[in-house]
Amino acid sequence: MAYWLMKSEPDAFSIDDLAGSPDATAPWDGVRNYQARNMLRDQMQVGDQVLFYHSSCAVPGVAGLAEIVRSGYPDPTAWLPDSPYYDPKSSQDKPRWYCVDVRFIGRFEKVVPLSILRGQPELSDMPLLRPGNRLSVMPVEPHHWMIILHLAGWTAPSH
DNA sequence: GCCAACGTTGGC
DNA sequence: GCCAACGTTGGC
Repeated sequence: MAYWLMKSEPDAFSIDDLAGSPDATAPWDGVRNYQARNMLRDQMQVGDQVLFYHSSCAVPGVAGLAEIVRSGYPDPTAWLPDSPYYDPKSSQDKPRWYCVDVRFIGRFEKVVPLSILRGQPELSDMPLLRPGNRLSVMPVEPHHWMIILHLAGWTAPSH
């Protein structure tokens, strides 16, 4: 099982939007970056865990957890002429873009802000914190995952 | 294949 | 709204 971080602008799609989706599941579509596309298409597997990151907002940071429930498949929004993600160069035969389905696991009591992440020397080698990194999907090392869940005060929901 | 121009991302 | 960093585009 692998760990990932996925960025979303909460004004467009927040962790609460995911929680409120049917079956708390939604496609992670609209990614239009080749490096991120390759991870969606080739690497992300059902059961992988995801840090849901809020970007371009008042307090950017990790807002909660999700998991992959469907591995990479062609992103249908690329075929919709009315979609902001439409790409005429993506065909049914040769899809250019891919997406996965993610399901809500939990929301952190408080967002773990980017500023706090930057304050942790142990996290300094996270791609997220590297200057100029603009990837919207990136892998997370297990020890980084543990540190962030600890910062969030996260305890798995009991049943 | 180079590289300038342009567009996008995303923190601040 | 600004701007740095980076990716993409397209002329040559």
